Amino acid sequence: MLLSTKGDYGVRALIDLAKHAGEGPVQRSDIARRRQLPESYLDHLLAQLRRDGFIRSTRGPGGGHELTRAPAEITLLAVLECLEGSLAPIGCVAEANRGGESMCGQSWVWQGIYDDMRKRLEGITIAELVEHERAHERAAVANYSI
Amino acid sequence: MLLSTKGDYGVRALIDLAKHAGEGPVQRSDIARRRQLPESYLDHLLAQLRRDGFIRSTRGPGGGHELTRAPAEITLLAVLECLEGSLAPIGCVAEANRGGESMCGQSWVWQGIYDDMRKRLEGITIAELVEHERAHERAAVANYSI
DNA sequence: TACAATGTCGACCAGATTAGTCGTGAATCC
DNA sequence: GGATTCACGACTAATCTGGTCGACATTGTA
Ligand code: FES
Ligand code: FES
Repeated sequence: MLLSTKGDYGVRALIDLAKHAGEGPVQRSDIARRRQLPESYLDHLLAQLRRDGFIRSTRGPGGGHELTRAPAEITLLAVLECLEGSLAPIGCVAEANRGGESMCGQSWVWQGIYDDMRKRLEGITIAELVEHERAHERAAVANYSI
Repeated sequence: MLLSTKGDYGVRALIDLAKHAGEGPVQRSDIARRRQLPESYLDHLLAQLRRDGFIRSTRGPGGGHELTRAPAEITLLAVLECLEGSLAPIGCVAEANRGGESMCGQSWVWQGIYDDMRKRLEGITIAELVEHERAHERAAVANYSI
């Protein structure tokens, strides 16, 4: 498994923040409830996202979390690398891409797959995921109203 | 990390067997030495490869392991799925592809990446990896002789 | 037939990772 | 001062990884 729940949960959280952008800070408990995440685990993910500058948090009553950038400027690649570390499919590729050297004769295969994946993920933003979700909601409503 | 050492080691072992195909059974100890693998760990991988019909083994003096098919008919995808199980980048995709259903709104991203990767891996055979390795060896020799 | 070579199988193990929980404390607002 | 909310680190149970080891089965050869 390339991704743990961290990446998935973290992206879900950012989508939630993006959907409520401009409405002031969003609370951990609301994100957790709406996105079905364990709240105290989400805490760790938000901490990491904050450290890497994706969100800003405020304490006290009425506090919560907000995006620091426009959703369209947050790529899935950036989020996932923040939460998961390297997305390299195998150890040697991860090391190679930060200066290492030793690989066996198959590593070109994995390097290719890695490059493809990064390119894909770099082309998808949180804004697009929000739009995707909205479209899905509209479709569900339309279906129900018929 | 999508792949553990199992996949990498197993592919290395099959490359070794392919390189010595037609010369009778190849012994575990020889594979381990040539490919720099821990012999007793390699044992497990060979067992799995045997169970899935990639190799046949014979005991006793002069025994060892051999491929059951031509190297050009063994895809990297098949080998890796034998040794690693599903290569799905995230759990929900693995379940979806064997009949499950529940996914969150991002799973289409991972499904796409998964499909790409499988297609790539299906197009690479052990024979090609052997050829790749031979080309590399020739290049090294040429470089040395200059 | 005895023995050596070889594969087969399962038990066992230490360390890392995953997916959390919990408690204490700090900031903020009222 | 008290309520609310985030911040941070300690702790944990379960699982996975990357092995090792020992007992045993099979086969070729002297
Ligand atoms: S060591 Fe990286 S592919 Fe083999
Ligand atoms: S649950 Fe599979 S991508 Fe979110």
